[in-house]
Amino acid sequence: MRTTQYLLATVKEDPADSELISQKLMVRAGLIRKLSSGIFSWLPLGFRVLTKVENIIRDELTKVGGMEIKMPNVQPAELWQESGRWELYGNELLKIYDRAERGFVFGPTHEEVITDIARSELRSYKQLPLTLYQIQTKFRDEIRPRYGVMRSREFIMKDAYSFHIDDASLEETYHAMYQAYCKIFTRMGLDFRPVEADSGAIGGDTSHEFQVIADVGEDTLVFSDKSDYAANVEKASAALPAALPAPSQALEKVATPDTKTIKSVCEHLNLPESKSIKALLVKGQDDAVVALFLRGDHQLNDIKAERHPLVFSPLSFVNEADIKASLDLPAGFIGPVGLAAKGVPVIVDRDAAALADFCCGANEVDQHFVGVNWQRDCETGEIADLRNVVAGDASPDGKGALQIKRGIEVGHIFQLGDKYSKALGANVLNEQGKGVALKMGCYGIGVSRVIAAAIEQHHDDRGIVWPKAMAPFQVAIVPMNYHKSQRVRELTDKLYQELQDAGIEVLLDDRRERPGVLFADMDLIGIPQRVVIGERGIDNGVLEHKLRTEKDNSEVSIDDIVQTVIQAS
RNA sequence: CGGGGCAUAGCGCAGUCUGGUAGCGCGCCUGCUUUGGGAGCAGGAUGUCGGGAGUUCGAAUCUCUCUGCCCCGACCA
Repeated sequence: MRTTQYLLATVKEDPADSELISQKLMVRAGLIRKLSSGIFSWLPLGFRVLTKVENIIRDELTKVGGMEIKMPNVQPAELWQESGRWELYGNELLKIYDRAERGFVFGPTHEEVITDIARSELRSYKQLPLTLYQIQTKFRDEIRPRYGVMRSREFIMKDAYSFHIDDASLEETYHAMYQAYCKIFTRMGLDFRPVEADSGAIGGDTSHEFQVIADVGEDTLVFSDKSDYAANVEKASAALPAALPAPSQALEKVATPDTKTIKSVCEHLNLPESKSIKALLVKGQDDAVVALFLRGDHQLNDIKAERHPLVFSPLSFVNEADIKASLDLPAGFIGPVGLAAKGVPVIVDRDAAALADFCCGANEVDQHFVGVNWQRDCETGEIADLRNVVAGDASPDGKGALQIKRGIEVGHIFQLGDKYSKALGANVLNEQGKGVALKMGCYGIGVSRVIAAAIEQHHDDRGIVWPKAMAPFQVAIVPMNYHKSQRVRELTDKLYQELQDAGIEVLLDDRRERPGVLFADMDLIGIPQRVVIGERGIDNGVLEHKLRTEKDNSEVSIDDIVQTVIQAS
């Protein structure tokens, strides 16, 4: 491709409405343009990258038996009513109506449609297992789209679905898919980690996320420094705390005026926050109020709390006025001593339950207890894991300490079980001739997001530095004085042809611009290799070959250049 | 959805407080010069100042209203 015939839509200045480096670079390099909030066009250069990513995915999924299909974007409301998600999915679901006022959705995901296909096409266990996938535009009406294509409303996703007669088969495919995902992201040249994940709204039991490690990532990841343990912080647990020590102090009530926060209480009492207990009052089942107790220095994990049977989901905190009105408890001074007598269910975090001689609110204004001990001074109630792990916690597998990093979720795989097949009645006959609900797995990759994630990991101050497998072109030819020098022009055209004949994707920058302009643009769009052709080199029988990842170039003889480029591709 | 900000040429911005004939840089077009890291000179084109309503002799500027976009919080590939 010649740049004079290509829409090379590079711009010098950062767009005003962008925040992230990847977002700025995608616009500046001419990969994308924003049409509306969270909605983007892909320009020729960006589309080439998109195609690269899609083809890597196709290749690896085909290897594990996936068959590509294409389901409709627009799906009838009836199907979503049948699964219950017409109501449950919420405002993220874009509902649209046709001329007859019939309801439809613009698909945010395709469990309903795929399950409909399964229930009408799959009859027998002999057809299983089966894996179908598609690469397609989705629409989720995000509350707040941001970060360019990283969190857009319209986005491109690969979604795969597998069908099984039993859990063992599901697990086998799940494992194969896990391996395929590792290969996909490795081929893309990404620094990624699979982590244990919460399965969230999509449902199911076992679930892993594939996270690209990046400081701008929206997810918090937890790793052991000595083992393979890795999990999303939503899911991560620390090792069990040590056994409860015996009490060594007597219970004592102390005045703590104007100390409604843990920080102020501990400063006032000269105690570390890790020796204090804080109370969080949340909505329970049947409008009850539930008290959660955590160590003062720990943070509540909302998802863990929501999962507790006593706690109402979604998690909602009880406000100060309601605490006062319904329970007559002073917010800021709530503690476990005597709370059970008031009929408030109590859930204590495992680490809070392992404290002896701690301090806590006395359920009276401006009063705290010190030297408090469970059992002796108050009931423990239920004990559960309620907190976010913190760096330095012991790994749950007993090997090493946990460390924390940020990640961008580019893939997520789930064992759904029979959630959708039961809801939609997708059954097959087993070997005994009995109808059983299909077991399903589902597997997503954010195709557009993975491109932004790759740029976050691979850029420098001059622009994008594409991993080879994602690059829109493998090599850029940059001739000096192409329009003036006959010798340069002839050699350039010859090399351009030879490289293309060798199957290399070449971008020839034949614009009538000064060299600085050409260099700057080729660096910005991040082509992995650059060949510079100039009079000086020709005199010496050499050309310049430079890798985008390297600072310096090397001289290669004209005869060897095609081979050099092929080897570096 | 709550809180905050912005909207002026293709892009990035000044001008708005204090009303008086629309500006700068980059980009774009023409010509000449230049040609190994975003060139120089000369000439040129491009604006419903986001939309609507109002105040005023006069509105980019003041008032009201609508819309769009961005940022901070709860969701997800």
